[in-house]
Amino acid sequence: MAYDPSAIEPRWQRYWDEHGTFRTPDSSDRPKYYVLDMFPYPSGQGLHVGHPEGYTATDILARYKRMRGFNVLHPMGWDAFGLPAENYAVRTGTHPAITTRRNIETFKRQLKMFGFSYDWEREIATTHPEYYRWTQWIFTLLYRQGLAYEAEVPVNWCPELGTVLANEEVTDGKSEIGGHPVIRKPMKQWMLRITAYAERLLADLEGLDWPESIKDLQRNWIGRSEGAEVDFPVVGSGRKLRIFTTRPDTMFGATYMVISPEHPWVDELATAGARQSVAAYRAESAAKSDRDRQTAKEKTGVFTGTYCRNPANGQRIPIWVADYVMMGYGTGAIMAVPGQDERDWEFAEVHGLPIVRTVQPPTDFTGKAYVGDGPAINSGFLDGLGVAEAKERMTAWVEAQGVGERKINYKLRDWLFSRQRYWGEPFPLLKLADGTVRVLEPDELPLMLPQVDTYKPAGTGEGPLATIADWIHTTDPVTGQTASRESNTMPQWAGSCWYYLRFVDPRNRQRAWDPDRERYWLPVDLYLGGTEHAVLHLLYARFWHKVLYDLGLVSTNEPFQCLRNQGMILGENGEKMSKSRGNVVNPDDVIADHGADALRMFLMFLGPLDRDKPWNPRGIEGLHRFLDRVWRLFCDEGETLSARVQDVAPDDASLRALHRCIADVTERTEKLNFNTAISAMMILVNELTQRDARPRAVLEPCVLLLAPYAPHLAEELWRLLGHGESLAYAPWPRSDERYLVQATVTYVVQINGKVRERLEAPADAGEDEVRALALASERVQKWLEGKQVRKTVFVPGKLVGLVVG
RNA sequence: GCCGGGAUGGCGAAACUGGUAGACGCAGGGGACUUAAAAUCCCCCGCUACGUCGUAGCGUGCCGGUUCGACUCCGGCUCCCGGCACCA
Repeated sequence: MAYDPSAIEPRWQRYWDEHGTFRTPDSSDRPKYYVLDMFPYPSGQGLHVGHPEGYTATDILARYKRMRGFNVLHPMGWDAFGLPAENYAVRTGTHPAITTRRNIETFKRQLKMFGFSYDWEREIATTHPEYYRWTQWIFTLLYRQGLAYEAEVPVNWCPELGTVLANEEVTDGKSEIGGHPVIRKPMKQWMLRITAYAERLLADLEGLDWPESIKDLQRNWIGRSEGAEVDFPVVGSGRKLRIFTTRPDTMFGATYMVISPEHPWVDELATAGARQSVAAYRAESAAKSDRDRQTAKEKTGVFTGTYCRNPANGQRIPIWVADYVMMGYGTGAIMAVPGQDERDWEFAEVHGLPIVRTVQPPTDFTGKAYVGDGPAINSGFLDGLGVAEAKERMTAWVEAQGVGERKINYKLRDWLFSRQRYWGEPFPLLKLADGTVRVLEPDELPLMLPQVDTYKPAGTGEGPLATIADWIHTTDPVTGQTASRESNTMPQWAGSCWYYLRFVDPRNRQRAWDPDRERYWLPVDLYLGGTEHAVLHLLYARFWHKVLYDLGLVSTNEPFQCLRNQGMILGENGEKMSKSRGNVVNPDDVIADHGADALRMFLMFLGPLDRDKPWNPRGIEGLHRFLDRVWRLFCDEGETLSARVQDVAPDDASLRALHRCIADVTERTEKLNFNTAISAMMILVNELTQRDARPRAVLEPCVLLLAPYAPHLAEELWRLLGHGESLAYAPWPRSDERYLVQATVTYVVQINGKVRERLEAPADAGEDEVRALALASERVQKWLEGKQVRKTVFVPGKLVGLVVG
């Protein structure tokens, strides 16, 4: 009987389903382990081999942890709201719910073919009303906490398409679809006040077991900077222009001011003579996209005709308008210090403004603006102080004078939470006739998505929901007022912000989750996904989680204790897999040819989990061959076990190989070093293949080691060995120290650092003994001829080094 | 420009805290079995030179340093990938 995955695999998949093998109890004496994949968006393309890489990794860990005695929560669901289904609906008129259901079926069928040990009874979809009901509920919590508000903010408006686009849909100022121009247009939008949590989102990264690079991405995104806000009195008016600076120490060098073209005081500050040029400049920069502004070669700007007084030295300095200052950061106004700021220097050069150095550059400094450390100069009471000290002194002075205060700023902006879309969660609120907003009570949820005739945008910048008058306009049953609903829907991020919580209690109809279950399962012990979600998803989910924590609704401060990234599986040509590149590999085909077990193992064998790796069509054959070899260890021609598999005492060499393998596979699986765990198994199988005797005491642990990696084959072999039950909960083999220690070891002899000889020595030999052996070697003596040994280096079990001269 | 990550045979890769570079696999070569092929099993496989086993030299992107000894540590570069980008 030959190894036939196409027969074995569906049989075991059916077995697991029928026996509920992976159904997870919600309480248990066992320690818990929550291992979670970033759930997928079920696209119409189906899976390519890249998707299951991470899922295989988590599945190996889930299966391994079960065998180690953990109660494992390993669920899967669907992040199913989103644009592709909606765009498809616009083209074809098919309701996104239908497309979504169809895509989910395909994804699920494909995932099942891999034999992943998900508890499918916990499957959820963000688009299901019983799910988004609670997404809406969380929004009402945010609203009541004052963390959701409406504001006029610029959005990506595409006149040609008659719609607003998400940032992802805009490249180089053109729409992704059709390449039409996109402009910024202010519209009323719901915002979430994530900035209120900036400090905690930053500080709490410290305690997380995440890749340092991901933490860095989040730190940079949050962009904390310390400095001061200072008021500069406007000459000839009672007003004070407030600026933010991280370099208060350089204030004596502030030779002019700049305000952003969007600054509310632009009109007012422009004198009669300057009014026209200022207005023209403002119109000009409004027409520029963000991108144009950034790529401009030369810094532009115009003088307002008005002056400020520098509080540090009382000097009168001009106020300019320039678009290198952004309204969205700080106060939208700066003090320009060309001596210590490259941008200000550049601007000062172009517009002939004075430059004063207030930090002494080193003597060999040849550049323009000097941003490094050095003693303060031309700075009155700060002269001679280093940058840090001068900052501190100046900030204290500013506060003492009452002209400003210490201030911390963040790059992080509030989260634009509205989408002009159909296929998303409707906002659970009513805008009442009296101008107030009433968020819906839990028993009024879910606010269902209504049926629409067309999925096309309204053309006014509003989403398709705006066109359904009888849904938009309603009467509030509570207050009796006429009311209107929000025509925007929530972004796709919303549903993925809390799905890990719903998995602990996915069928609860009374509440979003049961507190006891949450306390039992949270936090997630291993969260695995791609780096593309390094910032947005992970930051948004952490934000919601902290709000829930503050409300006492979750018991942990952070949702994901341990995070790891999987790399990408690239096409054969080393490029990203995509339909347009024609290098997509379909797992259905690979499984048909080689089986799911071979594919799982190959995906893991390709290289380290977190690296990008190109697909190699020949490589899969190697893993198929390996599993074939495993099979032949157990079975030859017959329908049953080979006669060579016997209850005999194993020989020493087999036991050594086995225990070495147990130790290696265990350690490497724990560390997620799956590629080297697999090579450890290959070494064992190669060793056993060469032997005639197949002692059961060696083969059984061997099957268990393989089980997390190639579960179908392992189950089948386990059955052939006479076991009546699945091995999913069989105890993981333990390695025995006795078989790991060697009687003799190979020593290398280095002479002046170069390997000149290898020799066997007893494992417990001491330095003198090994050195004597080395010196006795003919080859070593040849290298020592006419020289003296000046020093000996001894590394137990490894090497003797002789330094001669 | 700034912040990450990477570079090791023909290819994917391994090497725990400085101590045998290339485990394991792919591709390639040779042999056994076979009428033959496939499959399987065994052996070889970094480069160069002399060459029979072998011996020596070189070799982990580049240049330099520390060390008896460096893929590993330090300084300076090059190229590739990802992220951010006039954030004051």
